[in-house]
Amino acid sequence: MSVLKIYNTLSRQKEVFTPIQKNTVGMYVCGMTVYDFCHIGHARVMVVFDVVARYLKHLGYDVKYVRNITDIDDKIIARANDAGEDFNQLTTRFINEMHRDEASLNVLKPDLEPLATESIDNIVTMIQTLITKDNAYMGPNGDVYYAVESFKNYGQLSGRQLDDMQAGERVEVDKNKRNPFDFVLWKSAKPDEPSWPSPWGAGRPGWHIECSAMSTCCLGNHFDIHGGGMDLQFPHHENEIAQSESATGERYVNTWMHNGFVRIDDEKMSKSLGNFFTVREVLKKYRGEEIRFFVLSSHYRSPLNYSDEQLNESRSALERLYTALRGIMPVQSTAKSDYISRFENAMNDDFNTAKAVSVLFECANEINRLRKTNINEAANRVADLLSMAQPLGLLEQNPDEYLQSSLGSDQTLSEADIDEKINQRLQAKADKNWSLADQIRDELKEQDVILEDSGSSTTWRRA
RNA sequence: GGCUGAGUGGCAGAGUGGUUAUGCAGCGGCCUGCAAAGCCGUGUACAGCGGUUCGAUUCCGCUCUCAGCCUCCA
Repeated sequence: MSVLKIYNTLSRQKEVFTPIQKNTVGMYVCGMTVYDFCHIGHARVMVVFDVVARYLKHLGYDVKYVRNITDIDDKIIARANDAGEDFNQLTTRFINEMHRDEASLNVLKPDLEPLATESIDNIVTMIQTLITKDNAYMGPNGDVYYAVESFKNYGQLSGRQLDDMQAGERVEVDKNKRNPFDFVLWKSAKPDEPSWPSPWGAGRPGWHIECSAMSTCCLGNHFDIHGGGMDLQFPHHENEIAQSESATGERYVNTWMHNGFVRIDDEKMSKSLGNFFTVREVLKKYRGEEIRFFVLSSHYRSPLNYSDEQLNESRSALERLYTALRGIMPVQSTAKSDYISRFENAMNDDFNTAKAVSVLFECANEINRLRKTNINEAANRVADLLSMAQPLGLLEQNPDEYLQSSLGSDQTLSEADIDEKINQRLQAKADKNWSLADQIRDELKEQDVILEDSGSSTTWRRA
């Protein structure tokens, strides 16, 4: 039996995972900024870290999973102004929408979901500490900045030196800063902007400080795993390390995990490029489980190319797995099967879900082989398949219901209609009226209902 | 310019110093009234050039190509 290894961005290698406190894991993931619907890139973060949390629990750890919500920032303010509504209304709406998307993707709720706007006290306290320790200063414009040169390890996570970076390449250098890479901790409010009181006047927190404050508040100064998308590596997570370690004087995070991007035509999917699909849009054509399978079909650090073709393949793949489960009740065997071991070996290797999923298919194949010859053993393998699918958050539906479910909107034939057609056809078959039987089958196929004869009975599923 | 990561069979996508990934699609067979599903079988795959090695897709070097980050971003 292998042990869990996780690729740590900080060391750029896989490391044996050892929690700070035996048997418990604290994990923080940077969540959404809630000013719009989630896109498939967000879905990837949600699903990937949901699987990490599920698998850690599967290994027996007591997991505390925290994922924050950024509910105040420039874009939120801009959107709220455009819509002529209070920023709170906007964020509340999109938090609800986000929760709906998560439910569709079978993403379990994190244990804590702190909001930036509810963490202002902690944020202010941390900024005060940073000023006291000379890691932060107030600029001429009244904003409070973190001084990157005050932190000797700045750049350790992203593997870059302050001197090597090209300040001002894309954004004009702010003259209020001592160093171009200094970043804002507290932003003073302009008239009519949402604001909170602070020792530096009314304002709002900068983006990076909220995560430092919320994570240390929820999980302690030093915790096990911190995750997020690749793009957060720099500057967001680099800045979090600087802030947190300066403020607490302790090591901040042991393991940094970053997931790869979703791409479209080999280009990063992002809001700024405008080439994104929302989860909501994709759910009109595909089941949440199909999207989830698609995400898990490649390794979390690899790029993931989005296309209908890919989603169609995920659909076929899930059909195969559910078909294997059909008609056999799981029976847990006493001995741990080889499939489970191989599955865990794959997952222990930095959550290699692509490899892990391949074990599910091999198990499905075994079930199909055994179902005619050894139903008891087949039932054991069904139990294996389900227990492997559990940490992946897959195959939780009833197989028949899954295979007979439609995506709703264009539901033309009811189950009763289908049953009636099947009965007509069974009669035709009994009469050896093959042309009528085939005609009925073809008619149903036109409506995306596929018949499968087995002996004297007929089952059906939707295409 | 600096720093990452990647190039695998028709497609997607794992992995490995010498032996089957897996899924989808294809082809042949079994099953079936015929199908569907399933089962069995089947594919001169590892960007290019050098090097190390008995042997490299797997290690090393170089080249080419692609993607990402360098204060919007999951």
